[in-house]
Amino acid sequence: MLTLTVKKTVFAFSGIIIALLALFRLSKYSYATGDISIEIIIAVVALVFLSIGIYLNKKSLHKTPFPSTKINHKKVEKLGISKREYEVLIEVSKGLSNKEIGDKLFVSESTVKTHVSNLLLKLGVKRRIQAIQKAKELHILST
Amino acid sequence: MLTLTVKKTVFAFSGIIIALLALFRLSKYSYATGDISIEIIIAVVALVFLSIGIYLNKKSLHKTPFPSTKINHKKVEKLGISKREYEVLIEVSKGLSNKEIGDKLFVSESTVKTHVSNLLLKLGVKRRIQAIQKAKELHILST
DNA sequence: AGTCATTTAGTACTTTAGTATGATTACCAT
DNA sequence: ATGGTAATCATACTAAAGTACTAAATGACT
Repeated sequence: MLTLTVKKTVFAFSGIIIALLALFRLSKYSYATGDISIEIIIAVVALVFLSIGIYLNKKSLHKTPFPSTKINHKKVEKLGISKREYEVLIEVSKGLSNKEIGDKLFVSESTVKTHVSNLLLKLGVKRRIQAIQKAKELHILST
Repeated sequence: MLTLTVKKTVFAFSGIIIALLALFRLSKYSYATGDISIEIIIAVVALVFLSIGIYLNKKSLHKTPFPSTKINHKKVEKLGISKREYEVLIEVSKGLSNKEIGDKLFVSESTVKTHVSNLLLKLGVKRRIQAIQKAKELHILST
């Protein structure tokens, strides 16, 4: 995956170098014959490489879908969600059962239930699935 | 929001024009004095505008997070998920209870349970939250 | 020292989810 | 017409999930 990206980058840069050389040739010829002014040549170069830049970036961003939304920790506080409750919320969002979360966080299932129940209350929802959705809407969980 | 984007675009283009003019001046002066060759000037222009292109595109893509993923209906068939089961899956992903889904689709809760149970089997998961996650991974549900 | 929030955990209970199985209807395809 | 699949629903059960308390230990803050 990473090697593929490297290969594509190499390929893209090769293309850039070739385009650059072609423009050199064109500019030399045009300037010698006096057909095209130097300003126009530079403008063309500028536009072409502007396009190449946009194209390259679009490709790279499509390959690596960047982190959609940043987690808003302030909103967590504002909702009165404690540190431990937030940890539980993250495990809930992974699809784990209360028992599994308890094992993972080294507490009893009973404790997890308490945390989840508090979370549902603070997020104003009835079920854990809705809690996940609400948390994502509020940007306190990554989508 | 949209007006802000327009303003930024206008601002960016103004910057481009100014940069272009500056490079014109530089090129004329340098060429006249014979300090810098025409190839280097063009190379600098190319690099600068390549950077501008990448920068501009990064900004614009951050503003408009593109359509995530298209739904793969073929994969639904391949998993043996029926039309009705798929409808139920969609409602499950909205965070509805079996009872609520039943009311929405005009069937009994019992029927919904049957569908959900079959879905869990076909998706190879144990809980409905995991079914949602799996379905999103398989691109049979929009993220 | 006393107050407050957090974390932990329990009991007891209700609700929702999920499994297993069987049965009916309907449609469609050979 | 008979076989296959999809959709419907029911019963009966087990397993999670969620609620409503109570309560104890901890640490921070004043």
